[in-house]
Amino acid sequence: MFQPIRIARASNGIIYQIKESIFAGDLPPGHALPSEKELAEQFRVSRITVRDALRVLESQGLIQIKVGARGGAFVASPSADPVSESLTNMLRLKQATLVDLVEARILVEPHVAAIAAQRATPDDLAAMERAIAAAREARASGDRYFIPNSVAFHLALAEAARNPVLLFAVNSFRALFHEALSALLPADDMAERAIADHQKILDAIRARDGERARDVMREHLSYFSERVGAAGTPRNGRRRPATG
Amino acid sequence: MFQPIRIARASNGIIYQIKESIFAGDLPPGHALPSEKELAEQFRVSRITVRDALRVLESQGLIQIKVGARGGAFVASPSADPVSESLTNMLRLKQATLVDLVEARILVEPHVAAIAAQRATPDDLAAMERAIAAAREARASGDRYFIPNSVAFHLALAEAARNPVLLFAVNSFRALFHEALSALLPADDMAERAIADHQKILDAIRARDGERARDVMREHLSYFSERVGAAGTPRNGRRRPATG
DNA sequence: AAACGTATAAATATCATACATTTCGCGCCC
DNA sequence: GGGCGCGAAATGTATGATATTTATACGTTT
Repeated sequence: MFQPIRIARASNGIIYQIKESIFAGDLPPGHALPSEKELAEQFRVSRITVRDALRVLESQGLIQIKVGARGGAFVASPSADPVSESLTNMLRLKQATLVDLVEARILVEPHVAAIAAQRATPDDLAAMERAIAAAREARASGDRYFIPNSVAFHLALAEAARNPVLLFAVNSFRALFHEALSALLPADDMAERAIADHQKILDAIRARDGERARDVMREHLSYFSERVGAAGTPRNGRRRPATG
Repeated sequence: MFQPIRIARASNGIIYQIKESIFAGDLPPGHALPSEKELAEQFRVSRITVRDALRVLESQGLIQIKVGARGGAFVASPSADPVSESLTNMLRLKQATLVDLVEARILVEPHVAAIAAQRATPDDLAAMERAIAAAREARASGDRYFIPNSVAFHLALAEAARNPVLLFAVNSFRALFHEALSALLPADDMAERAIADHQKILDAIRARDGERARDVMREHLSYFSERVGAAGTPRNGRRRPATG
């Protein structure tokens, strides 16, 4: 019937106001906020309260705080890192498995590849080409740790879809996925297969063949999820019991 | 070659230790942490430093802080909300458009519906049923603002897919989408159509017909994106120029 | 006996002040 | 002209105090 009277913390109001200024564009990325002392004066609160607010904004990736002279709080550029970290936390708490992650990727990334085939600009194609070339070179010089190269390709591809929402989602998933995988050193044939797959996907995108790009990507992800042992058949009844 | 010596904030160490305790299961959800004073003594730092750490943990959704006697920090139950908020923030920073959001939703949610058809538990079905019933009731009582009811259904459906990663993604997209839409008061026929669509989707899920659920969901989203004017054909060349 | 009010205690929220540390920039000195 | 040191500016941390919130126990009233 009635709504509870919520007496928020003072820092919440500060967080809200700063957020609104950022989202409204009054504070573009890179722009400096006033110093803690000045903020405290403007908001008519103590430095402590201001700092509480800044800490929260920082942990949400909205600002970056630098110490020292000419330091202070600066509006951050959009980055998937804090999101990925929060996501990592949640998934660890929920005991989400690699299977969940792989399932999400198999669901999203093939379609992203298909969209990229329709929209990729010459710059995008060049970026993907560079990623593949770098992977080849690294492999030729004996670097068996090919994951960073693989990441570069997948990111370039997500860029090519020209949709920031999808880019961000793909980014977040990938960061988490590779963190989980960083322990494993891949077999040599996996690197070779990865490079070959990436090349095939790029070829399909160049040919503007969305369906082929999608199918190859799906194959690609399925193969690696099996090799990694996550589960080739993610819908096989290994689910956790419903918790309500 | 060499790694930089990082002199982190003291609060970072506290955050790390508490996180590890939570993830290790030493601190299950609902468990209370020591008071700020006790934590300050244990970590040999001031209360300020402890509070910085607690603020960050709270904003990441790992703990919940209650004031008053018997108050303090309690380990939170896993929730996608804070994570979704982070992603929503980033998308706002990136100035994602409605078109981008609609595209992402049309890409993800139909497949989520298909998965839900395979995995929905009786509880999940009941939750979706409740959401639809609530929407019907609200509409019968003259409440034309049906968006919250629609949200409830879509969330229940995402829950039914039993994949926390997908739940998180759907959650984040929807939050931003509805924020962008909150200005528009929907037409009456839209509410009716939405309820009917939801019912159809639920029927398909009950029948364990994933393909039908997927198709109806896709239709559902397409219809509303057109009505809302976001763009029925998201790939129509209105894209922003490549930024490199 | 149940309901209401009050006192008390425990915890967080906030304030004020001081000191420590980091970092940039200026200027001196060689 | 370049290295060096000093100082200013900003955040990081500490200390102590006060304000506010909230649960609990206890007493009073009806």
